[in-house]
Amino acid sequence: MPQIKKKGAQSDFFGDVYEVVRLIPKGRVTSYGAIAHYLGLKSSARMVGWAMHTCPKGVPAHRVVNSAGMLSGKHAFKTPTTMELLLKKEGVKVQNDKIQRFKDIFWDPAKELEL
DNA sequence: CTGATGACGTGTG
DNA sequence: ACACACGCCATCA
Repeated sequence: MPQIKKKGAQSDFFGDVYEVVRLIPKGRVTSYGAIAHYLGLKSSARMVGWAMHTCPKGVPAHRVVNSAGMLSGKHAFKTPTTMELLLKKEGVKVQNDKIQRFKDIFWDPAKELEL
């Protein structure tokens, strides 16, 4: 098949990811798997991470972490501390590159948006 | 067009 | 409980 991909035509999946991430309330966080599952790609959490890597401005990617609540993508920011700093600024307790009380501030799109 | 890579998640040993 | 391997889909070289 002739890879008929339009230049810069990111799949709607990406746009959807950005939309969900943008809807994350301040002081809350979610995981790649949750977003992937919400979009139907339950097993493709990797793609979510990739979407974050290519995240356009306006997308609080710092509110998205892995299932362990660890700031795995902090290296994608200008400085490795930007992500942690932003989270702390929003009231999220972060220590050792890990979100404290992660389970408590976890924001599940499939649940919150469905409500 | 093929191959390799990547902000992850889940299952098995 | 910890360590390793596979799956998943899109982008880059």
